[in-house]
Amino acid sequence: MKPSLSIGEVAAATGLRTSAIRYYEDAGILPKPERVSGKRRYNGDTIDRITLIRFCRRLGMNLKDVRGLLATPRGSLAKDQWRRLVDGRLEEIGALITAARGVERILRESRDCDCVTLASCSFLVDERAKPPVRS
Amino acid sequence: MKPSLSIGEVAAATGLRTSAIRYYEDAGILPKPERVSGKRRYNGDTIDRITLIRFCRRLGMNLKDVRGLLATPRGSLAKDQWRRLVDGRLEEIGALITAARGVERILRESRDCDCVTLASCSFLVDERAKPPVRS
DNA sequence: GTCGCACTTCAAGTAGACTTGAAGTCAAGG
DNA sequence: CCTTGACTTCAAGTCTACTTGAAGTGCGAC
Repeated sequence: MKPSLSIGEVAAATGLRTSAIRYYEDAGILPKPERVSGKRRYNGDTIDRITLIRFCRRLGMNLKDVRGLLATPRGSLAKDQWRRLVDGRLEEIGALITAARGVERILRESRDCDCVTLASCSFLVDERAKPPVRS
Repeated sequence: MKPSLSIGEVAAATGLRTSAIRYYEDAGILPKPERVSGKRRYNGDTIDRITLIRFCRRLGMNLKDVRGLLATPRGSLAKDQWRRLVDGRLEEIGALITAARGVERILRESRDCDCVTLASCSFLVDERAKPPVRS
C-alpha cells in the first residue's frame, strides 16, 4: 500500500531536479530514504516535506533556517523547547507578513497616483537596518 | 539644507557595509551620487531607497526583481504600463502573504499539539512545485 | 546479449550577492 | 610634515544553493 516512489517521480511531483533532491538529502534536510538495489525509494510523505521546504524557501528562508524548522526531532524535544522554537518562527513570520502588507500598501497607493515615489514612503522608516530573512 | 551624507554615514544609518552600498551602485540599483573631491555624497532619500531595497530582499526578492520594482523610470512610463507592473507585484506579494499565513497557521496548530508532523499538512498540497520567489 | 534509460557517486562548475584585500587619495589634527 | 582615518578603485575571494559532467550500475525490452 505504500506508494514507494523513485527519485524521478518525486522530482516530477515536486518540480525539483533529481539533483536538488539528492542535495537536500546531503544537506540533512531530507531524511535518507530506503534503498532498493542501490536506488532511493520514497513514500508520499517526502513530497509533502519537499513542498514545505520549497514553501519556506519561497518565503525567503535559507536551508539552515528550514532545517531548524523541519529537521528538529519533534518527539525528542521537551514541550516548552518546541514552543520556544515555534514562537521564534511565528514572530519572524508575523514580521514578514506585516512587512509584506506594507509593501502591498505602497504599491496600491502608487498604482493610481501620479506623484508617489516608491523609495520615499514613510512606513519604511521602521524597516531600516533589518537583515534579510536569508541571514 | 540638504543633509549630504558620506557613504559611511549611510552605511551606519542602514546597517549595510560600505562595500554593499558601492555594490548596489554598480548593480544599477542605487543611482550614482554626487562626488565631492572624489568622494560619494548622498542625500537622505538614499537611506529610504536602501531601506526599501533591504525590505524587498527580506521578502525574498533578488536584486534584479528589486531593480525592476525600483529603477523603472516612473515618469517615463505610460499609466497603464505602470499599472501592469504594479499589478504584477501586487499579485506576487499577495501570494507571498497567503503563503506566509499558511505557515503561520501550521505553526500555531503545531505549537500546542503533540501529534502534528509539519511535513504532512494538507494546506501545503496547493503549494507544490512553485519556484522560490528569488527566481 | 545489448540497447536504452533511469538511476548511482563524486567532483567540479555556476550564479547571485556581497566581502575582502591591496594600493592609493584626501582632509584634518598634532 | 606626518599620521590617522575614512574614503577611492579594482580584482579576487567567499558563501549558498544548486547544476553539470564523468563514469559506472541495474533492469526491462527487443
